Amino acid sequence: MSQTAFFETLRELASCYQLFECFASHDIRQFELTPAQFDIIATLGNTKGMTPKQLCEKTLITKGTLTGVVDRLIAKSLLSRQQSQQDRRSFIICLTPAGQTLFEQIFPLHVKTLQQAFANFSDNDFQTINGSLRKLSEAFTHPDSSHIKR
Amino acid sequence: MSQTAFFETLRELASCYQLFECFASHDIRQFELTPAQFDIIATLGNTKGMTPKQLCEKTLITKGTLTGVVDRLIAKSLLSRQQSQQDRRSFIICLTPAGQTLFEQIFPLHVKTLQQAFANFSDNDFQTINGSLRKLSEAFTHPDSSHIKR
DNA sequence: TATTGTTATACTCTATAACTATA
DNA sequence: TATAGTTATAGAGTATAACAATA
Repeated sequence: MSQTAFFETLRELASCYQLFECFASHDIRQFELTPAQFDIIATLGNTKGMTPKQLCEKTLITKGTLTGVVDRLIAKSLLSRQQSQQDRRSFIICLTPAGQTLFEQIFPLHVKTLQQAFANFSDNDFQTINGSLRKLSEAFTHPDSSHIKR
Repeated sequence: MSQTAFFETLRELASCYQLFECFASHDIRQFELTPAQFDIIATLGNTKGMTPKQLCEKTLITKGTLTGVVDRLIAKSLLSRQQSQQDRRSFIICLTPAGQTLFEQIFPLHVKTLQQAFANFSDNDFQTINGSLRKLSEAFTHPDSSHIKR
């Protein structure tokens, strides 16, 4: 391959992701949530709650940061924090009824926006794109780079 | 198409980008730069300097924020800020010799890391992936969504 | 009047480490 | 000893608006 063909690809990836963020943030901002906060709400939607540890793993927010993000959502009465019965060191974070209501408002809106955006994509398109993204992801998780910490 | 095929694609995109960020941040951190700071250094590399306005456009950092990021890089003696001759409201931000040296150190390292990651990609792979990313980017810049501000 | 860039403010996220309580 | 989570701290990015200087 040409030695630096990946530059173009990386530019496309960064650009694509930034476009997506801009696109998605429109819905999120309407509900006065930051991206990190939306991430938590969306992750907790349709679940019975999770521990902070599980939330950290799903969202890639580090544990020290998570406490603050969750605190702000609790202050908005969107989440609750209950002590776990199984492990008394731990907690279960879950959506309050208000949080559930918000999730149910924001999520279908988000889906609708996305459905419009992808209206003329075929199943085949999605398959090709998913294949590309997985191939690209592999490059960043190649054994040679496994020493890199997250 | 199935109504929510895009979920999988969006998950892949987000995951791919996060993997890339983790992967790339390893090089960046070694030089005590934040992602935003690296973005500025890399953008200014191989140029004769830019105005803050141009930097904002290239990096998607908003103007109020840019001043702070540039200030911190000037404090590290990596950038300089000179008044523009053409437009006396404006400035030219460019790499200092130290900034240039850093760019020349960090950039080839970064390239080398990436070359290893993409070692077994063919030109054909890149073409397919670029096509996928462009197609995906289109969805986020579709006329229907052009009201969305950046 | 519009544009360029800075300044000011308040908030949020990030990284890191120390700490408490429990396992 | 190890793990789960919080707390503390310092730094950095974000959004927004007001502002001065220049076009």
